[in-house]
Amino acid sequence: MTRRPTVVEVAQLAGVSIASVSRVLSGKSARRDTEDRVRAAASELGYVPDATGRALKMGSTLQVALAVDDVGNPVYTEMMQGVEQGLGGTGARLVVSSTGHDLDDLVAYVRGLGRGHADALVISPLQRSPELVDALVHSPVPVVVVGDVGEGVPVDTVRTDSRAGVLLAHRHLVGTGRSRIAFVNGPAGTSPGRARREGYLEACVESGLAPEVVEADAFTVAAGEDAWARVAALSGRRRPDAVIAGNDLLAFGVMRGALSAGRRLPRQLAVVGIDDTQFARVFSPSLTSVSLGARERGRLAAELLLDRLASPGRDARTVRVEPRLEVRESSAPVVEAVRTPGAKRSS
Amino acid sequence: MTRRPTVVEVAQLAGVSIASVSRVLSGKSARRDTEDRVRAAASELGYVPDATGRALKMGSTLQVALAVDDVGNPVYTEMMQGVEQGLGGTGARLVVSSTGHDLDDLVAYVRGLGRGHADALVISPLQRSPELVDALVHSPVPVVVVGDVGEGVPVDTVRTDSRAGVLLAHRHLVGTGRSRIAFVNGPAGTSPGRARREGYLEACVESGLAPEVVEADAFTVAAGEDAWARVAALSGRRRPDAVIAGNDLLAFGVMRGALSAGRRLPRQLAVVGIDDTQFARVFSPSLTSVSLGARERGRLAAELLLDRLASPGRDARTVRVEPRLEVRESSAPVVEAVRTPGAKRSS
DNA sequence: TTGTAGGCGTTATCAT
DNA sequence: ATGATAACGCCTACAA
Repeated sequence: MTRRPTVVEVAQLAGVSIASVSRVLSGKSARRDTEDRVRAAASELGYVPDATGRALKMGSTLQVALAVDDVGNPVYTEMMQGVEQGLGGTGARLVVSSTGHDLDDLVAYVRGLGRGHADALVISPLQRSPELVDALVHSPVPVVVVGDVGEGVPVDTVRTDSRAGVLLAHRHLVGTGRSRIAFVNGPAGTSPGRARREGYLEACVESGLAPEVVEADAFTVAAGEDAWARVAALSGRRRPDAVIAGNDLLAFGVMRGALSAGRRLPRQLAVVGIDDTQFARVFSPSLTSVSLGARERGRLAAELLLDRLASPGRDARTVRVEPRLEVRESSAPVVEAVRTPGAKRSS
Repeated sequence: MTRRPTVVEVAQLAGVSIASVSRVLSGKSARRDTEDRVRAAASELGYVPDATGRALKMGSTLQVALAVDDVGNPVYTEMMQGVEQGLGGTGARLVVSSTGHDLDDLVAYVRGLGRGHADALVISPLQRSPELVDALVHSPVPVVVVGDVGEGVPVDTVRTDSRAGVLLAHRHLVGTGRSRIAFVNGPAGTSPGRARREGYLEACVESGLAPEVVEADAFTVAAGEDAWARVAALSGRRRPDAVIAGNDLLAFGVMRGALSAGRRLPRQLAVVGIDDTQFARVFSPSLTSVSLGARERGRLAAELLLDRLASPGRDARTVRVEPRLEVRESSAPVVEAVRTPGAKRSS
């Protein structure tokens, strides 16, 4: 809680001008003698250049803003770690906003970014509106969108294909003997919600299975648990023997609900999540999940950003991360029970 | 990516002086006419005051730095949410640093905070050194420590009593019939590691049970899984029938390891975690855990901070959050199966 | 090599 | 009520 010294005081103590102080401290050449005295004075006073003054002069804050929907979702902390990693040694600080679900707030946030507290923005919006897209395109600072901002919008983007991700999951389940595969989607009003729904419906057509979609009202564990109740209530002769969930949190909720209801996992019910968050492998049974490379997308976003800052004029670019299915215990193949000799038996 | 307008341009367009612009926009009284023209000009140009310019003038950045060990640990994202909540409507932004384990880096970070990119610092260090304490005490900005910074150090602090937390856990396990309770601690070189170890040893004295400590080399799931192997290798006639873990991540690792090894949870092994992170209730079996009120501690830290900013001169203050045991499935009581009337048998 | 001086965008003081 | 101007702390032409 001590007041901080400025260049002026360092200069006085060293007996030189403030220009010399600044020069020495930013590594420009100076006479040996001056350099020594400046360094001595600076370290005696504990001088550290003020970030604000420098930012004002240089027009850059050394800060990157990161806006995600919900920091409580591990997929976003993983993305955040990716961004940090991608920013690497640039010394940039990360200003994190958990923007929540309100689209207007998000737009206001992006506009307010004009306030210049960050040199750039990495944003991963769950929803988009024309206003948001407009705000992103006209942002005063470079923007990288992780997610879906629409085709042809001139903004750097890191995309993945969660539609294809759901296809992977569905094929895997069909291939391992599941025949009634329900889909617990997140809110259909979100971009991932729409894309994943599409993938599911496409997979149903491909496989000839009847689509059964339950829509959760958020991408959370609680919403997943709630959705499970509706899956369990689906009518029909046979119960659903598999669930694809819109993300890992929903999948955890479904598993929790199913286990509480006495279902055997994975024997009676297979579950597949999306995002492959760090807890997927830890859960019991461990959760088969479609990795969308959150950490890698974060890293790529940071790289795109650094590249953009280096060449502001270049055209917008889109990089893609392919979904990858991580098979674990929660989707173990159906084993056929033996009745007659020659067949296999379930344990 | 458009350049941002400044007060000067707004003033020109409105036909007034920059002083009037600033006045109107900060809500001071002005002639109706001037006010209208300024507002019109500002909104036409899409003017938003520059955060850096304002920060330089006002000497405050409207930013709060948050330094935690590992954002990948849900306990810290919960703390972060608490800080956000406690900051409430102040409009302060959160600059997050995942400082990692290196103590020197942490000290450098606190010193570097002198660079003035934040008005205050909330820090939750895993370890402390004299250098760190010194840096915190002499920090140029107000500091709130969430955790243990030592007695009598003049820094605002939010504490909890994880020693007592472990006692709660141990008594609970003893009370529900467990008789060989091992402790999987995090690194003993950390403050929580030391405090929790102490609590465990104290509980062993209290209960008369022999202490058995396995030290994991980090507070992570992987380290917990690894530690499980060492618990399983403990010699003795009976196996350990309970494990207290240094935090939830370690507990998850232990559960994972134990389940993979074929142990029945909670029948053959009870597990209790610490932190009560959001996934504790989701895991299967759900994890009994000692809540240390991470979110509340974050909120309290923010409040302490706001209070300190309001009255910089006041004495350092310490607020406490009491640990609370959340009993769940992973520590279900030992059930005694009946063989012969009156006799007991463990199942 | 060094010092002087101007300006980044803002707010606030002090005249008017 | 309003306008001119100084100042916040820094960097960097430009001049010496």
